[in-house]
Amino acid sequence: MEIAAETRKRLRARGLRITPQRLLVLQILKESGGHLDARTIHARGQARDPNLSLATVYRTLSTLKEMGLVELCCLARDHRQKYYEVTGKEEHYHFTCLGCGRIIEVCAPRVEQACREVAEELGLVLTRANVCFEGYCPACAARHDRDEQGKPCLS
Amino acid sequence: MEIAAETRKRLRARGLRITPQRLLVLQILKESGGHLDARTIHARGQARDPNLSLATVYRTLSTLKEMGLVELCCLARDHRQKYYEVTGKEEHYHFTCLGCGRIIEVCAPRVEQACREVAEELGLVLTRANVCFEGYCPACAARHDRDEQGKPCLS
DNA sequence: CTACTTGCAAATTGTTTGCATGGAC
DNA sequence: GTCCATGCAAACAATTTGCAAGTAG
Repeated sequence: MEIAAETRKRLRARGLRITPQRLLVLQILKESGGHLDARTIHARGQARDPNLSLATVYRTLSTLKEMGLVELCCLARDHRQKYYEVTGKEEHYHFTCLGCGRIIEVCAPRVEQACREVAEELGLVLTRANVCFEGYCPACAARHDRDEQGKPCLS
Repeated sequence: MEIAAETRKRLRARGLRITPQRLLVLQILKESGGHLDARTIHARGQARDPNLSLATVYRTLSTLKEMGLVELCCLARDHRQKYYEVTGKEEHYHFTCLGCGRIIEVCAPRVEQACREVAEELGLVLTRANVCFEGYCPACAARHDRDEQGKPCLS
């Protein structure tokens, strides 16, 4: 796969170099569904470049974030580590299933709109509104219901 | 000031003891506007009990959280450390001013409602939706505007 | 060649834990 | 007196940084 010329241009514009490590981190983020933490990126990266160091992953993520190529995403549960995803997707939020841990992306223009309105009414200049949803996905909710009815799964 | 009998009851109900340290941490959280991190609570606590240890603050916060007496609040910027506030306030979110760092509490039933609707449409059982607002408070926005117009403050 | 980058290891920061002593009930 | 709690220090986990060696342009 090819790295967008756009990316190269942006890097060069800041006097930054196009290194294999930077391309690798970016590619991993693009290929994945997103929501990767540094440790995971490092692990996947090492599959292709065994010398890739964790420090470089951190430095690269920081660089890419400053350039606006990747951004932090905030998941409901884990506020201990940072998760990243590439920018450019449609604005969305994240729903974390407390049952299976799955992350579901949620588009909610209505929520977005409500946030903007509320901020404006208060005279606040809104730069960003992040919403973290937490709960149970359809599958886990169904399982939970069965259990509630006194018919626990045999597993 | 008096610690609610309710609190004592809840602690006792779990076989937990009512120690001066626990009461102190809880009182500090109640007196403050909220959004305190462990370090700050520890610092304030030491003013009244110089022997109060940071470890105890952490353990106490964890205990109080399990009991539902305090809860984490998520602020837009700092996902590195945890901030706490007492439970029981009306549901609200937090707006962090990027200019002065001030935290403003925002009640937004409309946002809440929109979150619930979106979740329901997707078949998700919503346990919690946390919204973090980030931007500029009226004062900082005004200052920013002045600067934009080429009239920077002399200060 | 020059200066930005990397890898490695050590340093930081926020939080947790093991253990012996102390204290609530 | 019995256990739960505390204080202290060491342990942890995520992230950052100093520095000498490596490399993109």
